[in-house]
Amino acid sequence: MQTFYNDIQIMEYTFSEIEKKQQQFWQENKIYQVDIDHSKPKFYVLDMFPYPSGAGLHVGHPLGYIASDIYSRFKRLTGFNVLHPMGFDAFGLPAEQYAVQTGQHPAITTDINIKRYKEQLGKLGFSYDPEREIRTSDPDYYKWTQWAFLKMFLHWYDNLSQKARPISELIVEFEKNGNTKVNAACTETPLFEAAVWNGMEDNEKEAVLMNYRIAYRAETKVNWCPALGTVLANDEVKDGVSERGGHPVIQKDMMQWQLRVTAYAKRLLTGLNELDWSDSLKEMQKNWIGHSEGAEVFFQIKNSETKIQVFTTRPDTIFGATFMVLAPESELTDKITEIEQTEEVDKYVTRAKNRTERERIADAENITGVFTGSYAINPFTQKEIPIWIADYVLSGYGTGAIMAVPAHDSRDYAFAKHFNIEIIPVVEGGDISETSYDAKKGKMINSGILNGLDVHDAVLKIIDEIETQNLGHRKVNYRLRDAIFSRQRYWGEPFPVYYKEDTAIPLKEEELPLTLPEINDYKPTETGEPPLGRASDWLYKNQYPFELSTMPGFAGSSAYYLRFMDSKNNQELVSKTANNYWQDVDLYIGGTEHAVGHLIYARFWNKFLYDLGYIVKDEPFKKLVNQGMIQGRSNFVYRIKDSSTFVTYNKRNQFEFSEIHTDVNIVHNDILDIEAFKQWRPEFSDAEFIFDDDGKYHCGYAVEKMSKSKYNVVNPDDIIARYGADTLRLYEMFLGPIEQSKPWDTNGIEGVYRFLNKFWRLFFNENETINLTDEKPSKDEQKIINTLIKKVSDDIEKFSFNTSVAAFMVCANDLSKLKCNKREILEKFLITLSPFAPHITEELWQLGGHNDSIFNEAFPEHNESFLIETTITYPVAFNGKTKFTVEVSVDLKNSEIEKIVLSDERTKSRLNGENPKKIIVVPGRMVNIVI
RNA sequence: GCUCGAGUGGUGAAAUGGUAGACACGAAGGACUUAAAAUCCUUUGGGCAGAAAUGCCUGUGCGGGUUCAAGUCCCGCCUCGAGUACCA
Repeated sequence: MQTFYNDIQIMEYTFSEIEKKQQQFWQENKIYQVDIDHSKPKFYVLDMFPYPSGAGLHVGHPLGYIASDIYSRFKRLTGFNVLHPMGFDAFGLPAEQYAVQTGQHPAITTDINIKRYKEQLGKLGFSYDPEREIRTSDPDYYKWTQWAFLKMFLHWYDNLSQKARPISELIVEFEKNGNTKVNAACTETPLFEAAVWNGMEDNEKEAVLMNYRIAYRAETKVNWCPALGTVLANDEVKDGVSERGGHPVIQKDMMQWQLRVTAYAKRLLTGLNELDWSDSLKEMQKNWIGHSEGAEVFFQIKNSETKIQVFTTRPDTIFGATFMVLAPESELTDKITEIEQTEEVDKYVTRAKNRTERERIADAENITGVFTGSYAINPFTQKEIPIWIADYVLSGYGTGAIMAVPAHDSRDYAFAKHFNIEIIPVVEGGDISETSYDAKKGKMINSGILNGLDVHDAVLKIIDEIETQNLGHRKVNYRLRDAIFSRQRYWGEPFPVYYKEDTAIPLKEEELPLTLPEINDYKPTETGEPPLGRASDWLYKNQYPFELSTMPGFAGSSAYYLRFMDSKNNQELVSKTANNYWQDVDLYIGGTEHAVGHLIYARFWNKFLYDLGYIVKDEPFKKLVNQGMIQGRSNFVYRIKDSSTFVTYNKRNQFEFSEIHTDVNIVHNDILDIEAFKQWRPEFSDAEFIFDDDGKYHCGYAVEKMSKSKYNVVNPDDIIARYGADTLRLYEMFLGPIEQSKPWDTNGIEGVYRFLNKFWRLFFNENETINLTDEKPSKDEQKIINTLIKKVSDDIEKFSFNTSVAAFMVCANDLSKLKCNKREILEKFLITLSPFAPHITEELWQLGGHNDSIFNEAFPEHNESFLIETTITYPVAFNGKTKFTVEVSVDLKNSEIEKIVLSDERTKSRLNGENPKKIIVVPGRMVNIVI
């Protein structure tokens, strides 16, 4: 007996040893290092790089990373030269908030967090090229963020050529023709002749040029977050509070750096057409850009030279315009308010200006407004119509003034009803006694020259009329705003800009990077300046002050995909050679939360660099996949009121109880681990329990956000320690379609773990030694493996990873039933599985006698000849309901199949001697008999 | 309000208009074991009939429609999720 154990060489699936060993093997042999290789087609797979938070990764974070890793490995095995890098979006608010609280330098915390992230990611066995890692907070990296900013500062956008051009060319034009012939994307600038330009002082010229620069500085209404002490971009504000931290945000006028993203609105919109992105994502971008076509029309004010310019998408309804509304912030307010109305108007305007965005939203149902006492002349009806001020008109959109057509706009309708203003219908088809008729359908009435026309034709005709009468012009408006680019913070890229008097002077390219100075406290200064105000030496040549704000979070993430192509280059952002080879991102994976922020800015940034000829692609991300969110699955225990007794889920209603979150890591299949629970928290150490009839304590559950406070966070490290990374990778994919959000439930993981163990055993015999034979595989074995290869290749291309995992399981089950140990079959299986489970497959590949990595092999191609069937099983349905099946030879004609089915006893008993009305035979599919 | 998704067993889910529930989890029963773990086998949408083999009915959020045939296509609703919100 004593020799029993010694004789057997136990070859268990020891995942932790295997994974450690193979990760080391890959690292030592630089398996994932990639370089330009013109003999192979390129493929660029990118994940949205993470912000390394202090909490580390939870099990939801790697979902997208696993998918992209599988795809990368698959592409590599099918002959592509795959670029698959990873880096860190390392500037950001949380590290700075922490610094404010603790005095710890954000660089230190960021370093610690990155280290932890790398450790966690490393355990998952991703195929990132370690040489290409970047961090946005590294001066060697942010040098190029500053460089791009300088380029934007030194360019303007020419609407005629739809392209960014150097400011120097604009100056030449100004010297020749003033700005009269320039059609630029710019801040509103009065027209001037060349002589005026040439007569200007330098600082006056600078002020004019600022209106044209793509990166420019201007006074603007900003979202100011007092709690964070900084401004935020529109997409960083949700429901009037900051997206990070949930602090209130107010509107405030401030001098800010901005990026003229709106110049690119049209191209950002049309560019979407060529992208392989989900419809919903494109829709979000379209809505955010907000293209609307219409006309700008001037309305003359009665007894005045002043005109009001409005933007409307419904110029066809102009005959129904019975009043006008200005935004409270409008500059015309003072000009047109009649004396007797001044007091009331002032009161209203002051109140509106003092209200926060949030109050305005909350108060949306309350209709408010004030009459100015003035009247405008409707240019088509010649009627006098009152001019009102109301906060339902926004100063930031269109011209900040509207012509109100109450019959055909619901907001105008509500306003007119409330203030008793005339409502004239001009489109037939709706009942306007209760609500307005907003639809763009029907015939025009009460509309002079438009009467009888269809809405669509009326729009075209009236715009022509407006233009010939010189009342206005056709116009396309966008909702998109320029991006505010300053943050009153320390932990971001410094602006490569200093000030002489009030004029901003850019650094020279050779002077980059401008690195962050050290400061001793990260709070704003006593005088309310940003933290950089504390740096005493923050002066250019010890003389001119540098900019005190830094760049926002999206700066560093706007061109990182380009940097990965050539991350070590200290001469250029990316070399021509590298960019020509890698071109663009073929597959980009990340969450929808970046749909309108990062993905708009990155596309803008890319288009700008494209205009300047630094890169070859107009769009950065060819295909984009949004992975779903992994939600938490919380567990509850039920404590009986005023006691330390906990009652099981089913019996809780017999008592008065309170529901308490319990740690999901001490619950298995909703059954509480009593001992672990007692130890979990001291106050539960003497807990007592009322069990269910099976003697167990059953917990309740709910799907919620994964968060610490709900005790439903699952750490990938724990899962890897227990089951291994390959199991985790497979399980995350097995959970369901990649785009779908789903709750994390560790319970199902046993299934894939069992599969990997079964897979492992396929390679060993009863004596636990590796056992592969070179015998010729049987037809059945060939069929099994070729079915798998076909299915998995198709599924990976469709991003249907969950069904691939199911196919692997079916294959392993089938092959173990046949006790297959043919090398030819099992090695194909290994390669097919390797993108999903890289460690176990690499290990078995080596145990099978190979020295080179499995990832230098080729993905097997399926052989159709093994999949051809000789018989087909036809379901036979009666009136569409399947009743039984018949197996027939594959080469039978329809009429022969029909004959076989009709002569079947089971058919006869159903027909009762009557003739069927119709028989449908779908070749290869099914038979349907209509009776 | 508008826009876009999604509703299928106890659970995660699968299904080019052609046998609904593949593959798993869980559960129940069994084999192996002194026992356990591991492994293997059987059953598992619901209902009805039968000793059983089996048979029948019903079933993909609800109501209609198209079709020989609908989870899948069309129309109308309901519910949930995401985005957006005085955008003229």
